[in-house]
Amino acid sequence: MKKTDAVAILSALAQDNRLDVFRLLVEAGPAGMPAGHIAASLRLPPSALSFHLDRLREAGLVTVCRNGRSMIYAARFEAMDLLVSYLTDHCCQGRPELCKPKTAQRRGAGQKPEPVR
Amino acid sequence: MKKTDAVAILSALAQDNRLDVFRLLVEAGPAGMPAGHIAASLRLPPSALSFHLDRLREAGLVTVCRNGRSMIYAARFEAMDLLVSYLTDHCCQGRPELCKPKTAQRRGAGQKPEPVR
DNA sequence: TTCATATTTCAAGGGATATTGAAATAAAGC
DNA sequence: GCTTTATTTCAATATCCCTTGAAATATGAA
Repeated sequence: MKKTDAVAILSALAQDNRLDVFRLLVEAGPAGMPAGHIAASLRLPPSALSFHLDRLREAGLVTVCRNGRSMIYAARFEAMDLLVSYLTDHCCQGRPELCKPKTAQRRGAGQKPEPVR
Repeated sequence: MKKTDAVAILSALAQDNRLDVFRLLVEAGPAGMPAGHIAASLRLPPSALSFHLDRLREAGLVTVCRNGRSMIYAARFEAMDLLVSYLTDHCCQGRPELCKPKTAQRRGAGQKPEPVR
C-alpha cells in the first residue's frame, strides 16, 4: 500500500458522519445496504450522504452497485486490513521481543508473515 | 472507545507528515526517539514537527517524556488496537459466516472475543 | 408519456487545518 | 551568569473541507 492510499483511507474515516456510515456498513456485512437506508438510519440529508459516500468510495472503503433505483453500498474489509498492515509495517525494527508481551500476542497466529507486534 | 476518540486518532493519522512520524515511531518501538531525530529523518522544520507531534499526542497515539534537553516520543500501540476494535465492532451483525472466507480467517485466533471478520 | 422515487450534482458559505519563520522557553555545560 | 542545544509557542497566510438546499439525473410504475 502506498502512502497516498493510506492517507486517503484515514482521511475518509476521520470524519464523524463518514465514520458512522462506514461502521453501519461494516455491521451490515457483505450484503451492504441502499443509500436511502443509510440516510434514514443516520438522519443525513441525501446530498450530504452522497458527498460522504463518494469520499469513502474514492478511498476504496466501500463498493457500490445499482439495484433498480437504489444504490447498494457495502464495506470493503480488505481496505482496512491493508491499512493496518501499512501502519504496523516494520514494527519494532522487526524484533517482536521489543513489543510489550501483552501487545505482542494480541494478533494471534496469522498464516501470513504478518508483522507481529 | 468513544466516537470522538476514534475520529481524533484517524484525523491525527490522516496527514502525510504525521503518518510518517507515527510509522517512524512504530518502527522505533517502545524505546521511542527524540524529536530532533524525527525532524532529521523526515526533514521537517522543528515548528512543524512540534505541531504534528502535539496532535498525535492529543489523540493518544504517542507518549512523551523528557530526557535532558530532548523530548523522547514513542508510539502507543494500544491506541491503534482500540481503534481497529472500534472499526470492526458488531461486524456482520456478529455472524462470522457472513464474512468472506478469505477475510474471515485473516485475524487468526485471538484469545479475546474479538469480532471475527 | 407522465408521475413518483432514489440518488447525485452544483454553487455558496463558514470553519477548520497546515506551513513558515521568528521569538520564547527549558535544560546542560563552561 | 552566559552560551549552546533542543524544542515549543506564536502570528500570519493559504488551502482544504463540510453543510445546505435547489436543481438535475436515473429508474420504475401507471
